[in-house]
Formats: sequence, structure tokens, C-alpha cells
Amino acid sequence: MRDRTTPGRPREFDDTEMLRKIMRLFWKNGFEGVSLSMIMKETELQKASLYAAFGDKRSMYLKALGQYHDDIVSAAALALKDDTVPAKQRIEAFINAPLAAAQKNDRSGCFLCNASADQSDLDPTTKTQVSVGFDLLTSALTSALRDAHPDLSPDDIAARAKALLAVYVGFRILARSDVAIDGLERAASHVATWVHT
Amino acid sequence: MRDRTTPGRPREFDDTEMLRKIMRLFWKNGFEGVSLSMIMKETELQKASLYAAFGDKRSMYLKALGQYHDDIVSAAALALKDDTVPAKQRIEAFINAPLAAAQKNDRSGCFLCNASADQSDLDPTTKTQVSVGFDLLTSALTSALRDAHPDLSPDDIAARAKALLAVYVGFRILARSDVAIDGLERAASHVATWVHT
DNA sequence: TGGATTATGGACCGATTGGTCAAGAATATA
DNA sequence: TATATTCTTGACCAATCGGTCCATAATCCA
Repeated sequence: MRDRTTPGRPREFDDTEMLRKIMRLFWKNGFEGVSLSMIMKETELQKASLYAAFGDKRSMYLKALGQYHDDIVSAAALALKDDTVPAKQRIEAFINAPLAAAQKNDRSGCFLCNASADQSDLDPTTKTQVSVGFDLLTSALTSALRDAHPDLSPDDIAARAKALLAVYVGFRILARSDVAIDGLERAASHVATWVHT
Repeated sequence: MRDRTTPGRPREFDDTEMLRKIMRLFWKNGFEGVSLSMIMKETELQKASLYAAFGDKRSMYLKALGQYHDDIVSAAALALKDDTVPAKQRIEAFINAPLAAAQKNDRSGCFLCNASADQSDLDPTTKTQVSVGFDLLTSALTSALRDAHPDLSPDDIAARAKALLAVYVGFRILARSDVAIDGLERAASHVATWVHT
């Protein structure tokens, strides 16, 4: 983004690296749950540097959400489209990812889902950015389903993709509570039978 | 809760009524998104009265979550168990409820889901209270599924119940974003075919 | 070397946060 | 009526909130 031969004192930190730290904070704690002082502590930057680099708090949140899109959502979408793996297997892996994370005691869930619950009702920009992420996952699921079921109609595929996305999101949310994980795993293997028919 | 013949000045408001107002605030805005001054405005009560009646902010949040359980979650559970309605129809109504709400421009979603995304990582008491609600919905779904499919094994029923709960939660979260609702509705009618087999 | 430009560190800002306290008002019992 | 008890009101609190400003430091270009 920033040119190498630019006048003035050079920035002493890497923007993306810091954005990832900010991302993890908002991801875990939500918008209001993160204070500027928490960000200062995590990034070891001063307030003025943060503002110069990323703008105000809302703008930091949006940029963090964008980083999540670039790092996590698009990786998941790529994995869903990776045709070196059998299509049904890709889909099952996607559905199982929330539970696999929960078993590793990673309870942070999905930033998109958290943001939707946390901020969508309040900030329209967040709302649309969240749905852009969901739309990307939907199209990736669609292409995987097309590979798995070449015989099905596009409408049917689309409906299945959204339904599977709902299952994914639901697992992400449920896995954050104390709901028993092994029960969810049996549910996931049941969903796998849906994918196969 | 409070006796009719109790010494001292009587309380000038109804606890449950005020708790419902507080509930709606936290439901919409999350824990950190609600300030005491917002609660004062909504309830038209002074800070000290609120503290005397409900305790501190965290305790208000927990009591609001309890009110949601009593008002909303248990009503949904009862509807799922109402055997004057065909079992499959009950389940479909449950799955469609999130989208029906969204179409009426009610984007508040589900307090349980929001709380899970918002607070579960931070407060263990919230975490368990959320899963109590999810467990109630699971058992209600289980009994409806038993009615719909008397032939299925208990394990199969349990797996289906959790899977349908995930769909419900997913729809609640997705409907808060800008994801197109009609797409979700086609997904819901596809899920209905899952229920029928 | 000397501006021009940009980044850093830290003091500083008014506003708001969650929470407490004391004084007065309203009730029950005696 | 007197007293004990509870509730309401509004002032008050320290701490933190998000955000700004300025002096200084570090770089580029001429």
C-alpha cells in the first residue's frame, strides 16, 4: 500500500501484522468489548499512531473485518473449491471445522457470525461487509455442491448451499456455549448424510 | 416474589415489566452496547432503584437473559411440543420463525444466539445460561421429531435435533445481516424435505 | 546541509462509564 | 403517634472512554 520511497519518517510497524492483532481482539470481544487501551496494549503502539494508520475505532473494526475476510473467509472458500479433493469431502470438512476448532479449545467462533450478532443491528456498513463474507462462502459452497451433485438444478443447489451455510453458522454459535460438543459432532455426521443424497 | 405486607415504602414499579424493557435493550445491543443511562431512560427509573431491584449491570444482564428464557424460549419449546398440531408442521414453523421475523423487519434475532456470540467467551455464567436455553430447545425438538418419526432410533433423533437447532441458530444470525431473505426461505423449504425423510 | 514531510510518544481533553451515598418520602407495625 | 423499614431522588465519585494536539524524531528530496 505505502510506497517504499516516500518522504517523511518511515512507519516502524507492519500495518497488516498490527491489523491481525486488532482483528483477534474484535473477533473475541466484539466492538464495544474492545477499548483503545486494549488495542494499544496488544499492538504496543501509541494511540496517535493507530489513528494515523487505521482511522478511528469504527474504521479499525471494519478494517479488522476486512482482514478476516482476506485471511480466513477466502481461505475457507478456496478450500471449498479445491478440486483435488472430492467434493463431498470438502463440504464435510467445512461443516466440521467449527467443531474441530471447539475441540482444540478454540472458542473464538467465526468473526463474521459474531459481528452479525453483535453489530449488524447497529452499523449498516458492518452489515453489508458481513453479508459479503457470507455470500463468498455461499458461492464456494455452491460450486462444491455442483461438483458433488452435477444432476441437481441450480435452484436446488442454491437452496442447499444456504442451508449448509446456516448449519455452519449455527455450529459456530453453538460451539461457543456449553452445549456438549460430542452431541454436535453426531449432528454433523447426520448432516453429512444430507450432503450425500 | 415480594410479599404484599412488607414493611417500608412499597416499590413503585413492576419488576418483571422493567426486566422486559431491560431484556429488549440487551437483546438488541449486547452487554457492552448497553449503558446504565440507556436503561434509566428506557425504564424511567433512577440508577439506585435499578441497583436495589436487580443488582449491578452483569446481574441485570443475567436476569434479562432469564426473562428471555421464561418468555420466549419456553414458549417456543411449548409450541414444539403442542401435539394438537402435526409434528412436522411444528418443526417447520420453528425453522421458519427466524425468517418470518426478518420479513416483518424484526432484525433483533435471538437473544440466546446473540449472547452466545457476544458474551460466552467472556462470562462463564452467561455461557451456561445460554446452553440451558439451547438444551431446552433441543429437548423440545427431540420430542417433536419423535412424534414425526416414531421409527427412528433415539440416537438418530438426537442427532437430527441438534442439526435442526444449528439450522435455526444459523438462520437467526444470517437474517441479521444483509443476506437475501428469499434465498434463506428457499433454504428453509429445502430443510423441510430433510424433516420429512 | 536544509527544508519538507511523516511518524512517534505522551500529555491533555470533555464526556461518559459503572457504581455509591445521604437525605427525604412512603409504608407497616406497635 | 412513634419507630423501623424500604424505596426514590439526585448529587457525587474515581476511572475510563474515544479522540486530539504538539513537540520531537526520523526519513526523503533538493
